[in-house]
Amino acid sequence: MAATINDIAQKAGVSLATVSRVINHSPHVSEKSRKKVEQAVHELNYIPNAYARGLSKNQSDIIGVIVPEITNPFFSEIIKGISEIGDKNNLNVLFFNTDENANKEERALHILQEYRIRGLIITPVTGVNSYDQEYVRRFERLNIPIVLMDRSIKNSSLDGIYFDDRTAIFKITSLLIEKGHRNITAFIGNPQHVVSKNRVKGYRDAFEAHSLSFNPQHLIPGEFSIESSYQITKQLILNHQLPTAFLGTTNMLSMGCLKALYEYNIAIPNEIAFAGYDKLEMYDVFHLNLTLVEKDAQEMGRQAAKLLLEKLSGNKSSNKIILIPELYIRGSENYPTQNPNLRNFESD
Amino acid sequence: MAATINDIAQKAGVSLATVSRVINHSPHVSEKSRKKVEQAVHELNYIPNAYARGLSKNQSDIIGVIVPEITNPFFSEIIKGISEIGDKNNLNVLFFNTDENANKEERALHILQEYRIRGLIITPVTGVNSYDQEYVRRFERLNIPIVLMDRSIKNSSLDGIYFDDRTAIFKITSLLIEKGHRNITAFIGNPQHVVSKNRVKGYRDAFEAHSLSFNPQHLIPGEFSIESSYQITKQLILNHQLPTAFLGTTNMLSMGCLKALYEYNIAIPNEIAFAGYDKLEMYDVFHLNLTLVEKDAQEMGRQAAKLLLEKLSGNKSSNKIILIPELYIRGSENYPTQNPNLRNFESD
DNA sequence: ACAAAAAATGTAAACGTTTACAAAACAGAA
DNA sequence: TTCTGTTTTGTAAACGTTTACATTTTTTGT
Repeated sequence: MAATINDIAQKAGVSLATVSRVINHSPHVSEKSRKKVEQAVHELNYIPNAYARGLSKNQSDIIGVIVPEITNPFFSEIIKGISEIGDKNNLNVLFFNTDENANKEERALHILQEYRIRGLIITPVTGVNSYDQEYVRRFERLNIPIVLMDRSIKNSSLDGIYFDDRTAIFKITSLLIEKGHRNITAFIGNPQHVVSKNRVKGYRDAFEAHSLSFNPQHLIPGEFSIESSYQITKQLILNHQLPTAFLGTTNMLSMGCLKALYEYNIAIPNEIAFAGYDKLEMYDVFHLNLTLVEKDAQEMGRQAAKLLLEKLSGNKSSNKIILIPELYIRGSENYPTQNPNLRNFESD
Repeated sequence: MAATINDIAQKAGVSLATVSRVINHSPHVSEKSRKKVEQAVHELNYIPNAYARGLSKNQSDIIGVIVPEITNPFFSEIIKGISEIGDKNNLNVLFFNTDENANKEERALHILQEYRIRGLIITPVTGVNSYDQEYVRRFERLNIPIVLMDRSIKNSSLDGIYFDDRTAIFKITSLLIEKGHRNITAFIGNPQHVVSKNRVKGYRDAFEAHSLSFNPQHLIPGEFSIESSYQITKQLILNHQLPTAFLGTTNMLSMGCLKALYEYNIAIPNEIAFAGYDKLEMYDVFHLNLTLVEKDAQEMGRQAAKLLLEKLSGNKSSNKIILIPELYIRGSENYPTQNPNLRNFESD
């Protein structure tokens, strides 16, 4: 159906090779031939076949992008950043959403290998037991560069780009401590999960740096979901066990906590302090003036793609880029003037 | 470098064809051969080459997905839905973000044609002048099904999936009218844009259905952005020209309006009524109890993918799926008890 | 044990490019 | 005109699969 290079050659009265040269902008082709070929290409609506080209050149122009949850704004921003740089460099994105499911991830990786991808950008489904991600070695053996995003993999010396989660949480916890808070209840999701580790470290380090002992009970485990931190916060409210400050270490965890606080009309910072890691558009819309450590996800995407490009152009050295999220102090960290624990909440 | 089907054949002591049969789960191959081949595949880490396969079968397993703005939650939800169905049906997603830029769209389409995609799911950059989208005919000629999402194209009989925007706005405008509102100021973005047309129609129809004349001045044009409706709302506040009800016809426009209202602490619905089209997670988090017509974007993605699958399996009839968004009445539509226009706002 | 039928296997061409190499055309110098 | 060097063009093999067809092997029935 679709026209091939042969049809063009025939129509233009030249050989296959000449057509190929014109298409690939080879300098060594006469003006006359070029014109004839371009004319034929136009008339027959010729568009080269990526499969034939890929096979012939033994090279793909696809990069794989795998994220756990595209509906999380953090990741959709990242995708946008990657997409932007990919576009500019003629690399196309084959996209997969894993839903935090290791099987889906494995399937995605398999497909990407079929496509002999140039490189991979991935936020792995690093679960609890960080089980041996053997695909890493598989790709290494095939000389396909991998750029890890936001989650590292156990004892791997892979290229990757991360936010300095420890420092982020250290900064914000320190601020809270300095503002007088001692019970800083932090939602940390699954403490065995890579996402959690550095954050917990930052929290502990902050207490240590201020010569304070820290109470492990103030680190609240749970799932990395709105629902999880929502329910926990709700329980704390109903049990009159509110701290002076809440700390949300991911945007999902922050949202759940805020949801409960708003449900019971507990004012920030009048009745309770709140600080969080990562920003959301909605904070701005509602003028919440939350004190946050903010990360620029789109920039992370761009830099991840650029790092991959560097690997593709031969840079062998292993790179880890650490982005430092910035602390924005907006007032929500102030010590509360009232104690909501004294209020009478209806139990459901 | 990577093992080929030849290597497997040699190692297993069978022919190419047999290896191919095993890989493709053809029934006509002996248990003995199957075992040998599987063993060899495993030992050599063989993974078939998608380019060779695609060329040989003259068929791709890629679908193109083009959206204007992935960071808009509406679209990231859609992508998730498409991805889910694609995964289940062994179709892979080559993804493009156009940034509402027609050139980027054109480039994306070209690349997708190179990949001889099975089908296309697209929310086109239908700009103001809805200039002739010739790629539609190009794809039709090539027999590649297109599924349009959320934005139709002028006089095309393409398959597509849409929300019934007219009915959505009709419903919600009617509700506001019935609640006593007469000045319902609606943000409509660019009135020349496809996105706007049906919404405006719904608004007018609602007034007409209630035998009321409608005031075109209450339809506020602007860009489809937070900033646009934010600035406009702010001006109305400062000029003491607030209506009794605001209507946000897209989530961006709603956010901008809400942002201004929150900035000046104008309470909903005590001081002003608000209703919107499309929901956001944040509304729930903050218990805004907004009266909304809600669309399920993820479902739209799933159905778009399913529609495409149907076309791929030969259904020739042209399908337009219209999803009816549901109205949720939560109180924000009530007639205000105070008039914020009487308050004294500081001018900036 | 043999023929016939069924099942398994193998051979080779095809898919649409790129590219190494060979050949031809052209230009300039003698 | 002829030679040389340069530029342009063409030929054919290669990339790794699938698949139609031919061939071989196995099974079944007598």
